[in-house]
Amino acid sequence: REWIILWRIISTMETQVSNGPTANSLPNGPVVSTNGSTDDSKTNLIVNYLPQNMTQEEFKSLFGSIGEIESCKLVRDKITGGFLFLNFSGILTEIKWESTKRNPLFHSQSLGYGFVNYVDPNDADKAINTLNGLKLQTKTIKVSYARPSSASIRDANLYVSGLPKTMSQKEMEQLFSQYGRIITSRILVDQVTGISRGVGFIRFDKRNEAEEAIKGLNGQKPLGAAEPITVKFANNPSQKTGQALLTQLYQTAARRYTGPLHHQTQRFSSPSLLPRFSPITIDSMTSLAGVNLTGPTGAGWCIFVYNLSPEADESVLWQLFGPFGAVTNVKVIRDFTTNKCKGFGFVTMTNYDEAAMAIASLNGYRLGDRVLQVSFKTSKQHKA
DNA sequence: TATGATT
Repeated sequence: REWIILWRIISTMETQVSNGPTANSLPNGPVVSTNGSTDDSKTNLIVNYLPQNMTQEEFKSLFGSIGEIESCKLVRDKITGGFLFLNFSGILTEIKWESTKRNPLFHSQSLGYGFVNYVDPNDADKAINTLNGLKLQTKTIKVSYARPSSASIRDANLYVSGLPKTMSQKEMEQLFSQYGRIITSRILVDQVTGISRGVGFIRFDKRNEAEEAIKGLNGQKPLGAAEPITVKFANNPSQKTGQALLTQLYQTAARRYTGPLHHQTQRFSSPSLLPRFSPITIDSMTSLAGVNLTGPTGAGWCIFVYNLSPEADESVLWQLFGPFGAVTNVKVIRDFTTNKCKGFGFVTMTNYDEAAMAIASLNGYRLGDRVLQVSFKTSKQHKA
């Protein structure tokens, strides 16, 4: 057997509902009017840009200060129970998920938004006037009426890449607004320079509007742009894959165990002597219980790895680079349609000397029948 | 197949 099961993960990652009888119903408790129909449109609010660490209790307390709440919920990611897999060398390689239960290993993360349904429409109005724009830590919260829940507004979020770096959010909205009503938009920027990464998101009011925008804009060049843009449906952030969770687990462990890791890690100049070591061992795993998973930190040295096989996955990068020190992120670049590796990937390491050692050791390393080329990532260059 | 990017 190649794999052994290390831990049975038991988890519950349901959306929390603080009160009301509607814990397992729609996002918001229905208000039954005198004629028997439900209409939340004047009482039900959506709150966006909440601080990551805000709890359900704090959320309820803040909005409860305005008036009586019929129900409220902070939306969190849904993680089901599953298994962690280690191979015999002690490397965590896979997480598989199954049905839901309690989870001592992962805390589900707030998705940064929630719903509040007031008893009195006047309180909903007051909450918008009082709390919209409120600054909480680094966030400025947005409070607005929630659109009625329906299938037609689901999956209307688009991921856009290849945007000209000069394009503003407003210009992007102008480009997309011909296809429907835009609910939200965003352009991602480099954390250090503040320059656009050429990647953005557009949420339409309706799914069919988003579909039309894909048909009309995917592969098209915006006016004056040199390159065509890619437009596709965005991933749903609440549906984490096992690989994404594995990545998060490694990142959590790498950050938490940076100290001990340095002592445990041996450095080998010869790739053939690579120890099978990863940040997560049985010992360190036991104290991972209850950690809050957070996203990648961004800082570090980015390494380009070329000549990976089409079957390569993230675990091979963890296994190759983990022995050299703190690895915060790995990424295998895959073809969108085939999901096969396009032959290259990226690894982010925290410390320069460890990254340099990894490059010196792994460049030219024979992996199966391929010889890897490993270097610091450079900006995109065309062949002379 | 030689430098991505998923709030």
